[in-house]
Amino acid sequence: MSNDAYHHGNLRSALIEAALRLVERGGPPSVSLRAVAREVGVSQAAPYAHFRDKRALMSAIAALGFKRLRDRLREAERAGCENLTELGKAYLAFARDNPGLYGLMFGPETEVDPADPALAQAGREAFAILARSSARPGDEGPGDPGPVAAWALVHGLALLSMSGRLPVGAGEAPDRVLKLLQPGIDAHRGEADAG
Amino acid sequence: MSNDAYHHGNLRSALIEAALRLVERGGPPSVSLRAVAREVGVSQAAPYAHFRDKRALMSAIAALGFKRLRDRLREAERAGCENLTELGKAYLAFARDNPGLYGLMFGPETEVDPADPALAQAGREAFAILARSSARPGDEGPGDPGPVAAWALVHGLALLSMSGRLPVGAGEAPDRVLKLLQPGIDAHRGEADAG
DNA sequence: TCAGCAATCTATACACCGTTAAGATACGCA
DNA sequence: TGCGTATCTTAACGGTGTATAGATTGCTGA
Repeated sequence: MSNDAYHHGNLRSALIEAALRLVERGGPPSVSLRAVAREVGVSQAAPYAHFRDKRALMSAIAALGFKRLRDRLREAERAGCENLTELGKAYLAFARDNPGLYGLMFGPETEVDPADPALAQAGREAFAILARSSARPGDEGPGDPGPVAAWALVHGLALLSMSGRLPVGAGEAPDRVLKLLQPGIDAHRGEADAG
Repeated sequence: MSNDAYHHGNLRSALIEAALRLVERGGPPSVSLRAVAREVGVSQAAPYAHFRDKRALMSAIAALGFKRLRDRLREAERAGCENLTELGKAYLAFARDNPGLYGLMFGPETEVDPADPALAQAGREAFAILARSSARPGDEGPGDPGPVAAWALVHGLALLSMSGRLPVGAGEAPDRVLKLLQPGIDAHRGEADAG
């Protein structure tokens, strides 16, 4: 094991960690491939031995973000959170605690490659947990509007509150907002037998 | 009036139009100050006589986008759309028809300055219309969760469907998703007298 | 009418970015 | 031990936002 100039040893994960650190403070626009390389103490072209693109690196840390979100939702589930209102609070807490990372996870295709397998898989897993809280039992199909509504509401709430575009004071009571979707979800689940 | 090299005559609006054209196809990342200047046939530093920043130009076209959204919602309102489900469809239609512009309107602070007066004002006006469809009568305060829920749902739905992160087929029936919020809104409005 | 001022626009330069190509280095396996 | 290959460095290209200095023009007031 040599920590000298050549053969860093674990550059790939070091780059991911550094990129995570940079995106944490300053958000996606503050993370440049050169800055990441500089942070690790390596030349500007070194990352290209481990990532085809800047997008590939960004997709990697976005996938990591989705895994963290999934774990957070799992914890909440294990702690007793079942309905959308409670799980949604956990979701919003994650977005509040990791605004830069969250912004990257749902960033445009120029920053992140939605077709990246690891990223897509991690995203699906996180979505699945949220979906359970609002899906019509027995209907797990993509046509079920419950999970989509839940995710859209929670995602929109996260983005709006993060960008400060919400009326003052509105961000302080997200549960009151989340609860407004609950009756619709409940009625929707009740249709299971009739439909 | 001379259209020769100097004194374009109406550079400011020409720049805005060109930037709008660029953001329309290709989205925010495809609009560079130099490309805009090139499109208008002017030097790369010319825009700085009319906009302090790139952000100032971006904020100007974002404000224009909010005005268009407001007009679209007003039209829908005049055409009889009253409840959230119907107005939400008009909102989603705007996002679908102007994906690049919509992405800029809610872009991060590095692309757009949320404190820009014209932008903030235009945003408020658009929000106000959507809010009417879900506000508790008499309670127009910022603490009313109805309008926030409506906007968040509709905004999240727009972003998720645009980024292709929605389960297949889910984007084809946005009204089914919007309708899930309706019972909560109705119950919420019913509380007006009791609360 | 004309001098001068302010607004507008050009030319140039700087630092940064993503990406590529060519070459140096070191590890792992024959 | 020698060689192939993965890894990393150096250098370069074209692109970006932005600052500065200077050229050009229209407007204003005498």
